[in-house]
Amino acid sequence: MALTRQDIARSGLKLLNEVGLNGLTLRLIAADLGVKAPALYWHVKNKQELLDDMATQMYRDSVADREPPESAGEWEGVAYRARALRRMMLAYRDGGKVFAGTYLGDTSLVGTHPLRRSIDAGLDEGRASQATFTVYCFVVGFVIEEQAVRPMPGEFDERYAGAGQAVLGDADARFEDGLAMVLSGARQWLGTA
Amino acid sequence: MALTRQDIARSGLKLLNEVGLNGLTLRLIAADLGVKAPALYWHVKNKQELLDDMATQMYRDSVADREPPESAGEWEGVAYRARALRRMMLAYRDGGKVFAGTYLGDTSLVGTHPLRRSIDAGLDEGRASQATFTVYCFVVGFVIEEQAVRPMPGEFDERYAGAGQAVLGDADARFEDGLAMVLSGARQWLGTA
DNA sequence: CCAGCTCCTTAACGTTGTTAAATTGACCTG
DNA sequence: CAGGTCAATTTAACAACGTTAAGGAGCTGG
Repeated sequence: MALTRQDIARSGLKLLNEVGLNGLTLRLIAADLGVKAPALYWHVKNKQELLDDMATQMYRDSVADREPPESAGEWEGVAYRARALRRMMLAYRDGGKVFAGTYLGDTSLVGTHPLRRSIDAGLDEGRASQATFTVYCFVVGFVIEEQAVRPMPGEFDERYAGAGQAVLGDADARFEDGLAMVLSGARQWLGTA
Repeated sequence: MALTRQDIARSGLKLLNEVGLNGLTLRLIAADLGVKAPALYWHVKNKQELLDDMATQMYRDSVADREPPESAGEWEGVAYRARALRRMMLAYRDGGKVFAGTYLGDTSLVGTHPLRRSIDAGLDEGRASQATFTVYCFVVGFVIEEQAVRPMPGEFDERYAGAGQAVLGDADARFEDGLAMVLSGARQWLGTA
């Protein structure tokens, strides 16, 4: 059976955890798929496009995990999605760097706006988007920094040994605190139009 | 006169603007310094260390620009530094990606805590650091996303042509709004210990 | 049976990060 | 002033990388 772009992206994501972003080569992915490297160029324009596909795939795979429970309020939903976004990136070595700033191919994946109900009730959509985008920026920045210190759960970049508690302390707790700050700030900002 | 690590880092930063992170090679930097590529290995362990040096140098060069005016209050100072951090990264193509998550060699560059006065007056230092770290994460995440869309002032990645206003609108204004949210959230979080 | 298309291989190219070994030049010592 | 030491660089080379060109296998439809 012929290869698909999704096969390639998934193989790339699998290998990412084994060899890291620097060690990820087209030859390695091809070998994993039982194929020679130039075969990939039939499906993909170049390596950058493959990395974009990986980011898209990573996002697609986490779509179920990202959906907040029906019962949750809108802002609980935003927090829920932020945590899911972090989990998604943490699931892969260098996941933050791969996902951050790469173009998301399938825009239909974005789904409905987390603050849809409020928007329908009169909240300015542009402002609502700015608020959620701010949350998104925090999550991305946090995870990139998190993975610089701990590339994978259990590993540790020794150069950060002398760093402060604000970078070495329990990451989950620190994320929750930061998220709480950003959410309350965003909420307040949307209130004071 | 013999080369120094700073010479190499500065040359790397200069060339970064001309060729971008992907085009930045050791041979190019060496040529710019009037030297052959292996000479760099006398001063630097490998390319990653060079990139870390570049991030450190970038930070060092912006230290003057980062200092808030005497008259500013503490939180104005935090905002001031956040803007300076963004300017610093925007000054270089791919500046966000270079700076984010690279190890800062010279830790003496960090300077005194922006909330020093409040800490001396009784504010918990750990919490204060968490608050400023959250601001830092937002800035890094924002700039990475910003540079993905606009690699350099005036340029534009056409793939984002269909994106919403929350990613295409005036970046300075959007940054100010996001920063306002994060700052007010952080401030409030520090209040409600 | 052949034409055409899809998907992959073989072969090769220039470039990259990196290493080993030889070479230069400056400075100190006897 | 000869000789040695050490820092800084060169020359030469390597394996590996992303990428391209050309060709071949295996379907499919006429």
